Amino acid sequence: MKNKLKVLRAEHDYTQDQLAKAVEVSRQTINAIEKGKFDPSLVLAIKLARLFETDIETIFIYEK
Amino acid sequence: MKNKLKVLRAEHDYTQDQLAKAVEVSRQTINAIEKGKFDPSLVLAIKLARLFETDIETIFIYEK
DNA sequence: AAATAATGTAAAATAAACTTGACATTCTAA
DNA sequence: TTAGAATGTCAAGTTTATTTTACATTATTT
Repeated sequence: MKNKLKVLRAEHDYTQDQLAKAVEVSRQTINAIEKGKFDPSLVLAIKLARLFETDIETIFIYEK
Repeated sequence: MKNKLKVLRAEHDYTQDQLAKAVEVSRQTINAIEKGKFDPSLVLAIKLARLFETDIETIFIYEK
């Protein structure tokens, strides 16, 4: 699964740490997701989508 | 987190087993999600949304 | 150039998602 | 009214998401 987190974070001028706090996870979790080490939970994906005012599938791109 | 899986499944006339196979998880996983025992992974949520031709947050309702 | 901020990464631990197998209950049809 | 189908549930095990701690590297300021 690919994602646009890093870009969205840049657009909104957040550091990984700020974003982590905004969605209540650790900075390492944000980093790992950006780096594609794992996918977020559904709850985290929803929080991120709401924060960036977009929908989940705009941020997280899953193909087949 | 609440969800409308059971209703969507009824509308589309799927058994839990058929739905499980369609999204490639076990029947128990579908049952557990319907019963609110845990939330699906992001990938599973995406598969379900695509199958039912709707978006994730229409199926899975997270508040707060 | 030195200090500080931001990012990358890793190990160990915990929690949550998911599997398989098995059995019990409920619903539906013959 | 019994058989088969669908659903509910449980235990034990595996995998994946996430945490904490800690340190190394890369950017950005001063």
